[in-house]
Amino acid sequence: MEADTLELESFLPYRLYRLADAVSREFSRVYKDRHGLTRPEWRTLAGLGQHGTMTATALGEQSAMHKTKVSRAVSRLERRRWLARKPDEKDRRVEHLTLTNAGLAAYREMVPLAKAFERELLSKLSTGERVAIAEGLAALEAALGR
Amino acid sequence: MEADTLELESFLPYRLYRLADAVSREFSRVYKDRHGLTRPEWRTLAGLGQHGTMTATALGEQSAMHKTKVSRAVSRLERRRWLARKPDEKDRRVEHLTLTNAGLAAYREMVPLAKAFERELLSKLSTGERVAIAEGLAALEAALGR
DNA sequence: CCAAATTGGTTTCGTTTGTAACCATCGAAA
DNA sequence: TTTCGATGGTTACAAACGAAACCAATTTGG
Repeated sequence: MEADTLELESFLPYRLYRLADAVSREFSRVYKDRHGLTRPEWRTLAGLGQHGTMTATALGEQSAMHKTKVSRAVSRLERRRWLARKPDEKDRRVEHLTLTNAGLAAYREMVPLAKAFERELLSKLSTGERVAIAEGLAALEAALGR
Repeated sequence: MEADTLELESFLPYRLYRLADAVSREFSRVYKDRHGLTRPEWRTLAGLGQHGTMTATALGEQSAMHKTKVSRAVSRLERRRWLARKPDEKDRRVEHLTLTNAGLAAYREMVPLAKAFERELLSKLSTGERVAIAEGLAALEAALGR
């Protein structure tokens, strides 16, 4: 533990990123291998599946995506006919996005897989460890939200 | 908490990624704003600063980077004269990488900033929360390592 | 020994990304 | 009203990325 050296393996930003990358990569099989979706597309699908109808801006806020990511994900899902846009009546800049039946079907198919993935990952932890990760993540999230 | 819906905000892969992204983005100021480094370049610097001399393969393993990322990061740091390559005597495929004085100077300048960043982030947590995140991350890392 | 498989590292190619500029629309203020 | 700043969303461009092909050197196994 020398003072002028940084131990990368225990450096929090690195550990977080590495972990997120590994988990995310593993989970991407669910949407990438099966349907050829990108992560932004999956998140868009997940946001709309969860909330029904959203604007692009709301999607970006909910799922922490840059507006260009949202824009591209939306147009690709639209081209695939998994979502449809409806112009807002009062404000013609805004579009309301909704999943089509096909999109909803895909979402419904993936939700159990996502839950199973999470469950299996957590099943490798003890109860105490599960509590720890939940508390730790929540604390970090709260710390960053300021 | 409906059965056929996934709550993205509490979905572990999403939370991890979002957190890692936010933290990493914030930390990138240290190497990006100051020196125009990319993350792979920073990690390469950090690996060599920590271990002295490494091969590209070892770098990739230590810092969880794809070999093409390592290759590109190394050549950019070399062009900047922050690191030098030395061919291996016995195996001519292998190159041993070391920081030059300039590279080492940059590393030494950034280490305290990195540590300060981490310290400040963790200072927003209670002692219990710090323990929790440490234990939780370690548990997840262990779970993935199998 | 020699062919085949493996390994260290680079390059090529198509895709994804972020930044910034952009277009259209809206709201507020003069 | 007209103007000006803010907002919703798209596009253009350059940089970064991953997969796969690649090259050269080395090891393995027959």
